[in-house]
Amino acid sequence: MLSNACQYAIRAILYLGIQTDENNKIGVKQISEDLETPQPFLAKLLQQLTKTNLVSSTKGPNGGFYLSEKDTKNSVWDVIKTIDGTSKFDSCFLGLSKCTDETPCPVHFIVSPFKEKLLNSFRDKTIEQYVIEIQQTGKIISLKDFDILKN
Amino acid sequence: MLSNACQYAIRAILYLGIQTDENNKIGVKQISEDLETPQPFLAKLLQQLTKTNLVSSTKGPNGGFYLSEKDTKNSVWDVIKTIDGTSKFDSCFLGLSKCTDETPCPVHFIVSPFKEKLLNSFRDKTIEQYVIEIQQTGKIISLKDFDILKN
DNA sequence: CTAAAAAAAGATTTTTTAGTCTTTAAATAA
DNA sequence: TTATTTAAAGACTAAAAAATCTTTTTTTAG
Ligand code: FES
Ligand code: FES
Repeated sequence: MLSNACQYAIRAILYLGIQTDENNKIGVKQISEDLETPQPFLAKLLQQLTKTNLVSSTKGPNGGFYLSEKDTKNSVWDVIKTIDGTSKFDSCFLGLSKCTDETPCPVHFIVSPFKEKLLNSFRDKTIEQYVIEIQQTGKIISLKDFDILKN
Repeated sequence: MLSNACQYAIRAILYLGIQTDENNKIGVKQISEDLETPQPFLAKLLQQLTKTNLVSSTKGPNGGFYLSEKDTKNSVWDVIKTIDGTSKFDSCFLGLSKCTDETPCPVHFIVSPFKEKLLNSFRDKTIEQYVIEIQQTGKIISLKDFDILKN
């Protein structure tokens, strides 16, 4: 459904929400190890997210990536928009040119409510809220049994 | 969500359900024109669907592709399984290795119910049922305003 | 029996997505 | 001030998906 790039990006931003703030930055090397994503590829993605102000970064010793207070107010939807664009959520499941209730394809009324609700969920919930939920319920963000609640 | 290949395949099988039977076969050229899909690519897909017994075909003059009575009893899910495989419906939205209620990623409980219900819809409805619904409600199967209820 | 029509098979090309590598710029600690 | 650390930038390569082209086989109408 989402591209690899977008999946990595979402996991990374949630990771940053959990692990970092202005005084606790983490380098791309560690992030990609913890999340088990290809390092240079993730670096590109983080650069992109930095350029669109979804994550923050500083260079040099003790530098790295982090989420500022403000950054945590963004949504997963913001990440999806930046990396994959909106098309997957507003285009027809069967690839037809228009996806509206007036020009429904044979699966439109099956698929459409899902897309709608999914989009709302991703748009209305902040990274901060996700982070709280992850910390309280111990949800998983990495491929291996990386316990998000360690340290 | 689905690959181009799979979208074309689903549209094609519904088209065949509407337009063809044992005595009314249609060649790939016409099908691809009506559905506005790349011709040789669609040909490949129809071959694949023929090999897995989801559509029928005969060679030679007046030959072409068609759905037999039996073929219409298959489901859209059968097509998806053949062309794209099941992974999109049973793997994690964030690309983690396991997608279960016991090992949920941060979006699992948002996404999972959708996938489940969507899968059921595609699995429990036959091509035949889709065709009836399309004919009754005039749903769209092509990019342009190809009126499925013509002829 | 032959020519034409159509699918089948499979090799090839193009485009997109994924991923890597190398160089440059900034920050900071010593 | 200088060496080191880290992100930024951009060129590059690899793999997968999408699409095309070419040849072969089957069918059947004449
Ligand atoms: S028209 Fe196909 S999903 Fe809406
Ligand atoms: S674990 Fe991620 S969607 Fe189920």
